[in-house]
Amino acid sequence: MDPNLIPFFKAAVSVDNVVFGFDQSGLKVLLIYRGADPYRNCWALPGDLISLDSDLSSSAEKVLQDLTGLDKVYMEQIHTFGKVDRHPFGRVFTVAYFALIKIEDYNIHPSSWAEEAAWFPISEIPDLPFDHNEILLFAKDQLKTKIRRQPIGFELLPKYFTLTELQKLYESILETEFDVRNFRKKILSMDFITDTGLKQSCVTHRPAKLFKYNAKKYSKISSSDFAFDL
Amino acid sequence: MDPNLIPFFKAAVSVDNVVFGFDQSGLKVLLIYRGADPYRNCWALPGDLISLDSDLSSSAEKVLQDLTGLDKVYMEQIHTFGKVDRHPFGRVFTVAYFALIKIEDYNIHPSSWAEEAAWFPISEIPDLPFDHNEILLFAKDQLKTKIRRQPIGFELLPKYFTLTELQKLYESILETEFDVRNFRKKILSMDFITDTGLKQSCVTHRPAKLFKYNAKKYSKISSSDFAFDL
DNA sequence: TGGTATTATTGTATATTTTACAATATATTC
DNA sequence: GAATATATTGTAAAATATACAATAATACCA
Repeated sequence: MDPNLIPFFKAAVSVDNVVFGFDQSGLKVLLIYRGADPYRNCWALPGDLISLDSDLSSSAEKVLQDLTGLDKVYMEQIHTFGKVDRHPFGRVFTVAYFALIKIEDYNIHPSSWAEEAAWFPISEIPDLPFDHNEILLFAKDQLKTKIRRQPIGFELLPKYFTLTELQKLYESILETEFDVRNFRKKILSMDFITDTGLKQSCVTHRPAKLFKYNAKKYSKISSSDFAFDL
Repeated sequence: MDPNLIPFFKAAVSVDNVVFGFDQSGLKVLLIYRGADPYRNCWALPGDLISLDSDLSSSAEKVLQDLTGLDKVYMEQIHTFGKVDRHPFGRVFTVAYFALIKIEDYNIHPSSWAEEAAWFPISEIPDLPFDHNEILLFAKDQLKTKIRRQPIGFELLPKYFTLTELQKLYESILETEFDVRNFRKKILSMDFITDTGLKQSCVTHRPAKLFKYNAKKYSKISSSDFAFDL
């Protein structure tokens, strides 16, 4: 393949990941402390330039893999950002992805381009370099839209979870509150979680039942039939 | 701005537009007959390589403007495609957009890269070069999702339209059929079309009332409140 | 062991929305 | 004015969403 067959202007292309996690304190985003110019020593979205021989989606997966050690993570492309001056060093298009990870599985593996990585509550994101704040907005919005239509919330929860945790998750993402009874009726009627028969332990109050996500049941349902309007 | 500040691999970036139109025979897509290699003399999506000084969205708009002469068209980014071998001449990322145009406004302006352009019914799209068939699938899917949540269908209709035309539009895009009475109740209850008091003329049967889209009313409603589930 | 603190769990009545279904109205043409 | 063609409209039943608070299960402590 002769790259010169395309005699036009070329640009660098990068991927940037918005990595969401969730714990009892709410929805969080994983940011890295940049160890390279530009914007060295700033908190930013984890991302990297794409190399010649990587597909787009593989590149996004690799960034996440390098950073978290996690594989087979739920990822989805959000949007591509291509303003002329979005990068101070030249023309760089960036393709943004969001990823949902189980925060308990995450182990810090700062990468070549990251000195450090940390979770930031979604409501306390600092000013980010490039157009990363805009990217984050897109990601939040897309997550909101998506979770109302598809059962992707489980990607953020441990294998076993309580209905209260699930409700808090939906409430954090959708930035609203639900009636406990109505939430449970709705989510149970959708028939993609199963009572494991297990219960919480080591809690100082009535232990909650533990549920698990039932992917098989869902896979029979067309995506347009699922909605979370409460 | 010194392009050499980014010493990494660079690639060409293009935009490809999926241009939708609608008339009484249904939903259509505008394809061009390629006048340049590769795939010269094939029907394909209209697109072009991005130049140094154009923002991403401006590039997509320019492709459409060159091709149709139309300005201020509803466009939305769909997805970016970046498989290593998607272009035979080298690494080319393409950012796909869809556009909704009023087919009656369209005038043929074949471009430097197009010898000819023509509307193809959505059900009769030929084999397309590159990954253009895949792009088209994404576009159809996104249009389907979008029209259920936002009143964008009007972008495909003339200023004045009948409820029957509107119903046919929704049916074409969603690939389903609605009950006449229920469709009308639903769409009228959403309160973004207005009866103009005018009627169809030159028809050989009872003339239908003409409606128009009422953008102002809609603009007060948050996008998540609108849904077209019938 | 019984009381307290804490969170989990559950049901029902009402309002709203969706669905299913067919007769009548208005124009043109002959 | 009869025939043809499409436009327009209502109602009852079913399903879904909403509003709302009392009881249950555990740990802890006195």
